[in-house]
Amino acid sequence: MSKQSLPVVDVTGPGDVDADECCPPLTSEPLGEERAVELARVFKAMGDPVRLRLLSLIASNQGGEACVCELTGVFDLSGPTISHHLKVLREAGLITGERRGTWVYYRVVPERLAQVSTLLDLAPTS
Amino acid sequence: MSKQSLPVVDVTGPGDVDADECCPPLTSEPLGEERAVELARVFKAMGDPVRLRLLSLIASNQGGEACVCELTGVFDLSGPTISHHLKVLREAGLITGERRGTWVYYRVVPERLAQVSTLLDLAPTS
DNA sequence: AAGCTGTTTCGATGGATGTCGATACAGACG
DNA sequence: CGTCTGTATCGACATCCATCGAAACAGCTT
Repeated sequence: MSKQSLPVVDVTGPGDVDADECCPPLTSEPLGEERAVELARVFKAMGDPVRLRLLSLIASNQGGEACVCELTGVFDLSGPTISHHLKVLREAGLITGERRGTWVYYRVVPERLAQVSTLLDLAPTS
Repeated sequence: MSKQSLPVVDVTGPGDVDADECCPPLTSEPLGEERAVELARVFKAMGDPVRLRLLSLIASNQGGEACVCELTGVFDLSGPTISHHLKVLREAGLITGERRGTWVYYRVVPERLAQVSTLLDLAPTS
């Protein structure tokens, strides 16, 4: 622990899913097949208790980011399993990770969360 | 097609998941294990392209409801498969179905959608 | 360089899931 | 009552997925 500014390397893959796409609410019009496939990947990523908790741990943590080392201890799961879940969240575009020195930090992608939230918005006063 | 008012029978099961539960945003505090399991079931239900499209077809349809007979034709899938997907959505508390005479109509549960949307809300100005 | 810690990748495996055809159930209509 | 249509359940099967241990990779420290 002597260095002050550590090299920052983006460890995030290409991010299989784009985060900035138009996303009208479900109530406005039927979802096209292609978009349904993309969105389903995001929901599927959130469709696991461990991943949901990981997401909330990262989102609610101080500074909006969390080190992997802070996450592994919370669960009764092996390191590789946690890493796998983080990868799924990453590939869904829900989080990004960067390595700072020894540790890897993850943070949520607000645009992605907002996109999904918008999708679920209901008609003004149904 | 001679009857005017048909008997209305709720065909919806117990609805394994309650819809009216407190649901602070992911960013506010870490999700407990139990609640994560419940919420994961909802996201998992939405984590399939066919189910997402079914949800949007129902939500965006005239009157906020759709007959199963209107849904089966949209997909290149067998009747039992569509029925299965509707059951998953139902058990996740996302839709309810009722039989009116010969046909079964499904409609979305707005509270459930709102609950999930709230969960994804971000801090005021992160 | 050698060793140590944190993180990811790789293969394997048991269990969950999407799909189907066959069958059963519900209501309408002769 | 029998039959027809719409919908749900059942059983089977192929595929996907969560999990693990082992091994590889990254970077620090001596």
